[in-house]
Amino acid sequence: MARAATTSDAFNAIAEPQRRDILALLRAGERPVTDLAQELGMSQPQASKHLRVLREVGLVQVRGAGRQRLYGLDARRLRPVHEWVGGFERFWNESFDRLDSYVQDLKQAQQEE
Amino acid sequence: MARAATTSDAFNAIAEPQRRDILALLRAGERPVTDLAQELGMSQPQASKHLRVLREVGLVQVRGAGRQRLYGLDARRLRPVHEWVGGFERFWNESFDRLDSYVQDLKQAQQEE
DNA sequence: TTGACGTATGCCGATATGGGCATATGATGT
DNA sequence: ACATCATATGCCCATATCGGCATACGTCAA
Repeated sequence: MARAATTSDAFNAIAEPQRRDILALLRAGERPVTDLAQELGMSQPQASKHLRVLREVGLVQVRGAGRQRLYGLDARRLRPVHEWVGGFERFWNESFDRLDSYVQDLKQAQQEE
Repeated sequence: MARAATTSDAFNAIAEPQRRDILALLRAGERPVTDLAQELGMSQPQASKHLRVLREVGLVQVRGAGRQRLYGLDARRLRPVHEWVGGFERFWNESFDRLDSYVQDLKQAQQEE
């Protein structure tokens, strides 16, 4: 069944590096498509496609301005992501000396074989 | 060129819901494959495959324990993810009244046409 | 209207994905 | 050596992905 549609949730949307770049750029403010494409070194169609995904998951809002379409950040859907990942915070802070030393032991054991 | 290999980074690894479930379960401690598979209602091969991905991106560590293989969480690679997403925090807190009201205006404008 | 600009879409190709299934591999106990 | 339990792999399928390219669409100016 292949991967869940990229368009389904924020986790999938930000799995793509170029889309992360777009979002990062948009923190500076709204931008037209061509602008983004150029700045990120991608073709205009590619930019449009990525923006479409971002729009569909609600990470971005569009606004028509003359012949241009200004895309703006809508980060609200990133909050659940942040919270989910944050649920692991204590695991990368606390108690990884244990894991680390365990991994070290493992490596040593392997070398000694 | 299709999507960047799922195996390439944590962002891709956690884009898959089942893998997120696995990681969440592992917060409770190490677990053998079959255990995880059963608890999450997936086949053993599927569990093994997801675990492989997680292992390859370094989100999980394995340890042989008799005939079993105990998988344990290694959340360190989630930290960069958390930080990247955290970079948008002010955008989902501050200044979204603006966006909200803007969106409202938009909808109204469309209805009135 | 016509043309120019900005953007979205459709189609194609190459590749990656996740799931099912059968089976190979590994370790254990007899 | 052998049967058994626990996992990992390989193969196949259906589908989704991203990229390139051509082109349709929408808006504005002359």
